[in-house]
Amino acid sequence: MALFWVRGYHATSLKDLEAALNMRPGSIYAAFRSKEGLYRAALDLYAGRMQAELRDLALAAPAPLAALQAHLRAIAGQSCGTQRPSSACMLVKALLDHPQEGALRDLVLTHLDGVEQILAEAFARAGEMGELPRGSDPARLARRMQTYVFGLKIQAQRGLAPEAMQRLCDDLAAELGALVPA
Amino acid sequence: MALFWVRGYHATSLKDLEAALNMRPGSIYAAFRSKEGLYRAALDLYAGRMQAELRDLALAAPAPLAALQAHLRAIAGQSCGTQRPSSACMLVKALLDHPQEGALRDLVLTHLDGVEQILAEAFARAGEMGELPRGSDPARLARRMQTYVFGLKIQAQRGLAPEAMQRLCDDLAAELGALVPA
DNA sequence: CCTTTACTTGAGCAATCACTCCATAACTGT
DNA sequence: ACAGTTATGGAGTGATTGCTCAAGTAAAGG
Repeated sequence: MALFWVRGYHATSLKDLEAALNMRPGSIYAAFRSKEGLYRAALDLYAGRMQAELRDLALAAPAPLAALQAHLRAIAGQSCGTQRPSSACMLVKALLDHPQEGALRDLVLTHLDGVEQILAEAFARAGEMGELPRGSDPARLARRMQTYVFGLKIQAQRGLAPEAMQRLCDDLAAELGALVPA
Repeated sequence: MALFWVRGYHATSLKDLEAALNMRPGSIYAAFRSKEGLYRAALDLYAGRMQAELRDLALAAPAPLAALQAHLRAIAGQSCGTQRPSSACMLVKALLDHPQEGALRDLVLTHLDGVEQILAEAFARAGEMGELPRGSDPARLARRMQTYVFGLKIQAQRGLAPEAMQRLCDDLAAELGALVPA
């Protein structure tokens, strides 16, 4: 997963994967039907983790909106540390790597929709708890939030100065905060 | 340029390029030193056009901030029409395609910095014309604007419903509008 | 009109690509 | 311990990759 995440689909060769998995071609093709099959498995793993993380963060929190704000601010920290294979979002990379229609693109779109759905639920809960004005559209807010994350993770990939990155994340998090009724 | 823009660097083969350019390998390698050389030329062309477009839009306009808002809203329209090779930003695609340090990545970063610089100048002008509160940081606003564009163009690539895409663009444009002093 | 220079052509290079195959090693149930 | 089943290893498949170069064509110069 890390290899595909960093290098992307096309730039990752089976020789690289053999080394990373410590498996020989025969075993790889017995386990996953093809290179694409392995990639799909990696995407599923990534999306599963991301969705679980978001669920824990925003659906279990007492103040969902505040949790989402914290999530935005945390992106700044993830860009410096080398703990993560890449600062960018693997789903976005996959989306750009597969611009034409196909089963793989559909898989990516499904995962992106799943994430958006979780965000929408979080915003719905935020509304119920009075963190949002009445009549707010959770789906609309979810798309906006996801757009922020997409943009921020690309900026992170760019290698912006840490303090600039932090300010940027704070700015966008503040916009979410501006939604709170007075 | 269109080919690299749509398919990305690694997924574009020389055979594709030969057909698109109607040139044979020898001529291509005489004109550009390598596949990477041709890619650099395509990136330069793309960035040049994008920067020129932005300059015309935001630096010549009487109300720079309003022009930038209009630019955000216009992204929704660009996602449906098949006029453009791809809805995504070629520079972002290139950035994600070349995650590790190298001359190519440096070129992409330079172009991204160039775009950001133009946006910063536009915000500076907006400040001078009273469209922004005193003490606004043009560079900071430019990064935010660019982050919006990154995110929006990815959403466009995703193939969102046109009305949802339009609402999203309007939402982000409205955020810029919220900067205007009362 | 011939020579010289500049450019294009396309066959073909080594290397790499994703992938297959089957002998062999490693488990499993009896 | 042994037959039956499954998983692995790794050489090797044809196709494709980015790229080179000698031969050929066009353009320019006198």
